[in-house]
Amino acid sequence: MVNREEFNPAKFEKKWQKRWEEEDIYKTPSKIDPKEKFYCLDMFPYPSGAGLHVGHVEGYTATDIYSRYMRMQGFQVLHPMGWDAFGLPAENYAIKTGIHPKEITDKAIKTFTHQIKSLGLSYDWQQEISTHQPDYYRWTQWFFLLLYKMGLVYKKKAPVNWCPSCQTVLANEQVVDGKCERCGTEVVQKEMDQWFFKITAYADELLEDLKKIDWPESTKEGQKNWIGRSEGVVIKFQIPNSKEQTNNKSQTTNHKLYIEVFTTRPDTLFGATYLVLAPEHPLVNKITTPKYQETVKKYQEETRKKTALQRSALEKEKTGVFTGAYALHPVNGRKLPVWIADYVLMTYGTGAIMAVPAHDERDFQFARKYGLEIQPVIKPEKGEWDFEERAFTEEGVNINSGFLDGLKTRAAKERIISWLEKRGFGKKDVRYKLRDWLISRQRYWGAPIPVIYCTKCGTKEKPAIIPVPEKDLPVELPDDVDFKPTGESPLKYSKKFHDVVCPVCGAKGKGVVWRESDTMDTFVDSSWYFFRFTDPKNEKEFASKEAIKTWMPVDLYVGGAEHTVLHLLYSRFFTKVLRDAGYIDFSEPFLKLRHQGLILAEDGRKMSKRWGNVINPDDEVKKFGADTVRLYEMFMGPIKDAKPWSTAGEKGVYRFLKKVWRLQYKVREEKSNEREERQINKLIAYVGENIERLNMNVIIARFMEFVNSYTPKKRVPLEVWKRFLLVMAPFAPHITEELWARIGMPFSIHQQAWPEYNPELITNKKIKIAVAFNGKTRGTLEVNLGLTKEEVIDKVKTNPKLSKYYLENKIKKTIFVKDKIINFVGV
RNA sequence: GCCGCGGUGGCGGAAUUGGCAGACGCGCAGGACUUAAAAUCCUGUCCCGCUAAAACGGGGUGCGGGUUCGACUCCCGCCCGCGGCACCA
Repeated sequence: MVNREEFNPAKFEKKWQKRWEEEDIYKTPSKIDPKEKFYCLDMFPYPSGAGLHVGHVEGYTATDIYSRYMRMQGFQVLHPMGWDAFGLPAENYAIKTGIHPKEITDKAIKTFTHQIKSLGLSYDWQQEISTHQPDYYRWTQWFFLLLYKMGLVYKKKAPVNWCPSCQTVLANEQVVDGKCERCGTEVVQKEMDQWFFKITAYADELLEDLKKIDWPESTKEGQKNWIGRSEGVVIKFQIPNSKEQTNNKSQTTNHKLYIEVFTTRPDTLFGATYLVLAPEHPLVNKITTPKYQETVKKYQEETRKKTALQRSALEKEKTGVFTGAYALHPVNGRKLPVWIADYVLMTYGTGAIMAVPAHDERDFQFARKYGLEIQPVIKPEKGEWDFEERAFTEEGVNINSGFLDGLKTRAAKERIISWLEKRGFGKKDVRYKLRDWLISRQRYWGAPIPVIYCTKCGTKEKPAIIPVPEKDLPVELPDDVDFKPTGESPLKYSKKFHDVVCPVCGAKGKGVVWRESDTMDTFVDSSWYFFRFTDPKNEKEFASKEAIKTWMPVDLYVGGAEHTVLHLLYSRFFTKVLRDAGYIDFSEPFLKLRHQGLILAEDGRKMSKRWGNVINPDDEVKKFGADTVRLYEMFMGPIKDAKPWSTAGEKGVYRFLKKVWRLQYKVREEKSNEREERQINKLIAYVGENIERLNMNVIIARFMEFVNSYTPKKRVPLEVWKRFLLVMAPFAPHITEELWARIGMPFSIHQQAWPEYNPELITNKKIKIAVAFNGKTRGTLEVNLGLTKEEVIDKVKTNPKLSKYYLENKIKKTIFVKDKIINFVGV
């Protein structure tokens, strides 16, 4: 052979990337049959200043391989990329440096784009979107208006999570361990006027539909827990001799006052020895007796001051005070003392509980501390229980429970529920942990909430809330702002921004008409972006009905597991809203979801600037080329697992590509023999099957075996070589394109059909079957496929190695699994 | 505490879902080429015993039991690691 070249990816990777772009070979097909479509989506990244990291590369490579494979299979593929561009980091950086967030973000996007292109990923850049562009966020604002129209938006004064450092409120989902997800500052509770999306209206469906989708179990579980559905009963406890003071002082009504509690264990009702209200509960002030006014007030004060963290379970001691009031047990009429305690949360259930210290650990602790009665009413079905020691929280059999005595938990529940319902003391109910989604943020770098306040349409004290008319969208972010956080949105001080006319009455002027200055949580932006990708340039709609019908839902969605509850839940919510609004006729956006695991540093720790152990994909591409980086990240292990980087392992993959490169010089135009045909046919079948399962690591192992089988001396038949290049093309697009061109095949390998395989050729003609005696494998036999038991026994008898184990008269039983194993069982 | 996932050589990981455990890669050891190194190639590499080397025998998938002709795989009870939720009544 003449002029053997060394493998040097730098020599051809850029060249092909350029050609692919010029010839636009990954262009999204426009007119297609929805049955043959495939929408393959990555979670679009936040374009951070740090640039792309190896974790991104892992997910993107996997979807790239999948997309390329589906294209070769004849599917019409949508595989887009875009930017989740709004968010705090850019704004925080702006505060520090004075550089406008837009400038920072656009620069980061440029870097990301360049990096992604250098990896040879097959995105169609015509479909690119970015959430910070007015032509994107006008539709984010449109969604706000849509939800508003549907009655799914409201504004309310509410205790919110406030981050003193970021100077903004946070969604519950953004509070981690009582701290701000972003900066780690302890979050405090604050009463503020805020905007909410009514996601709780969909709680049941969000839970129910999890059954329909192919998602990792852990992620579904995460959503289930977050939604936190529990079935129980609301029970009324009457406050005797209570008189409710109404606002109207002259009138004193004398109707009965009740405390409503929610419980999932109504069967323990006879064990309720006291009631507890959340300190913020509206009834507290009404029922507290004069004698206890002061201590109750003081306790309420203290609670208000506590941070979320202090109030959480991490706080060891339970605290509370007595209100002086009593409530009547609905069945036996006993007077139960009513306490307040901050272990009861206003935000769950009814904000009040019946305490059953014998059967609830929290109540038990509290009762112990304050000397309240502990009355066991359930005993275990088997064995004893020391009720002095701790609460018995499992199901069992009722005792000390009047007409429930002797009943098992489930029966007791039914019995007491019908008893209570009949008498109007109780009602079955379902409660959720899920709360409405707080979407307003007092920050600049987000989509402005499209609302105008008008004092003429309303009053000075209560200005009317007027949604911005659709035709006036987008409400653009003004530039005349100061980024310093003040606790209010920087937009508040923009003159340009508030220069607005009331769309209803035409009034204007400072203090008369002004815009809402809060922006939306960036999770709003990302809750619908996958719709926009189907029709990114549409100026009339967020996406046309046809485009959505063509591409949605997403067939494969890949991204990090950290979005288990936030982004994934919100996106599902938006999809259901769109369905109810009549825009779409499906209710789940992502049919199949897979997560990529964390890529750890070489030292097994998380990659971090702090440790100086960060692997930058750019450097790796420079050293080894894009194909090596792609292939190595796929070879490391299962996509979903966390796994450490290994530069040595990466070199191994590079070595493999070198071998592939050298193999070109062994290619001959000769006919392949049967063995070679079987090998390549098997490979084709194996690769396709495992791409679909995202088992990229084992595929690469097979590629290696294939190459090794040819390396020392053997020549490669041209027809085998072609098919090998084709099946490897999705994994290593550059080298395969180069080698494809070198055998004179037309551009581009990535526009070829996936090679077919002959099902008859994907098994070996000869097969090894294991021969075992008493379950112990003693050897193998190479036999033709499909041999019968008798034939195999004959072979064993005559086999020099195996015959010595075969003592005919001792064999009791012979187990034979065709083409797999034969097992002789003796004494 | 609850829920989910996992535990296989020195390391990353394979095992057609109950049928030869350790594919492939890394690392390591020995050898070839070289003045030398790098690169490349070849051979070996789960542990123990017997071996000059094999052949051969025994053990082995976190631990202890069980089901089965046969268990990394299924069942029961533990231990450990990772992730999520966490006073949610």
